[in-house]
Amino acid sequence: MRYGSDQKARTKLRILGAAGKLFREGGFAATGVSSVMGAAGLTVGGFYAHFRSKEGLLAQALVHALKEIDGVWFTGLEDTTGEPFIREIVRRYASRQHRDNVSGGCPLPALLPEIARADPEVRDAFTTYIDDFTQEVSSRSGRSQDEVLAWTAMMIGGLLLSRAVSDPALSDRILNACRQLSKEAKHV
Amino acid sequence: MRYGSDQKARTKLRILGAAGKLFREGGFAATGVSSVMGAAGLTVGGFYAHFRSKEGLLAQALVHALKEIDGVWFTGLEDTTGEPFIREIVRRYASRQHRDNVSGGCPLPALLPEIARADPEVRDAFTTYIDDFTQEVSSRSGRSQDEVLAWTAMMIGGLLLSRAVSDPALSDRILNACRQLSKEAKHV
DNA sequence: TGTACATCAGTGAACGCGCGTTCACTGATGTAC
DNA sequence: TGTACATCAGTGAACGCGCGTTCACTGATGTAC
Repeated sequence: MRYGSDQKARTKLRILGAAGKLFREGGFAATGVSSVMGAAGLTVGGFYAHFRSKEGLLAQALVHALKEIDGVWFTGLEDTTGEPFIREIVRRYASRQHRDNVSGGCPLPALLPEIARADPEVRDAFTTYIDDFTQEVSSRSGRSQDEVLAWTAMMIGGLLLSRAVSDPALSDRILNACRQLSKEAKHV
Repeated sequence: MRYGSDQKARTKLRILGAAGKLFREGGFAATGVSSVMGAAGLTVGGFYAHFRSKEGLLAQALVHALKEIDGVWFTGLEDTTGEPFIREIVRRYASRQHRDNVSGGCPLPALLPEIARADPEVRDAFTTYIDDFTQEVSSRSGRSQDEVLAWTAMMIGGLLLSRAVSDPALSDRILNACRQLSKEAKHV
């Protein structure tokens, strides 16, 4: 089974996609390697031809998912800057659609505690992403990097709270409150 | 081994304390029942005399940890209200000491994604806590419940980010940014 | 063009291990008389 | 006060199971001549 030059790369992307979804849905620790391979249409034995270990998969699946989701946040905003830019990002992030789309949403609300416990490979990848994201949003919105960091924290925390709460009304209310505060406090 | 009336209750508290610490440190899914019992100085077989299941333990350990940590936030602030009150809560929560004290800190940054995936027993307990906390802080600080929810989201998200990031300077910066924003934006 | 060989992505069974849960048992304590 | 009995919190071995990882193998493809 020796493929054309990029067949293996495409298989790996399928594994990364499946892992990203399953890790977000069920958490990293609770998701088995064989579930991931099964979801990618493969058997478990082939896993180690692509990844050093389960934790190595986490690092790469995280990067993959973050790249994918960045597209979602920034799509259609190529020519938008300043206040409207940040307003739209917040509207997309702290939304009911995003809350209800765990497996296709931002991997951070689903995985941050496990990232915090993971080894340097994973944490470094995440740190690089946060750095890049902060710089990008700061320069395009005109807000300071510190402000972007703090609002990002609110978005992630708000999504987490809204997902964990069992009362749908309170869940909506949390998202609204986050959107609202970031609007009202825009001229700090 | 039949004890005085409250010996069993004290043993249970020991299990809850151990579970709270270990779950925060290692996550719920990655922490075994026998580790918890071992940390409480017991053997695994006795577990089911106290809890219906591992998930039942999560519900009770979460409630236990939240009650304990509430004491920390509010201690010494019995006569403080308004802006100084919320300022002090934020100072305590978004602090380096709290960030570095995972096993003794707020269980939410460590466990929220797993709470979100847990069954209703766990999520209901969490929801009740958030309701109570929001009302308490709102009435004592004079800020609206919506504002309290949004700032709470920022605190939790900020602590999570600061723990996950592998660059210590960036980690401190995130905490600073959260404290700063909640200060500057106080009159919304 | 046709054939023999080398490659290697993916298979599937197996490895030791720790998981959550069950259960027959122990032995310290409280109660009855 | 002393003795026989009942209780039940906690023990420790065992249950079936799925985990992460390894490995001998397969068979489709590319290369050499």
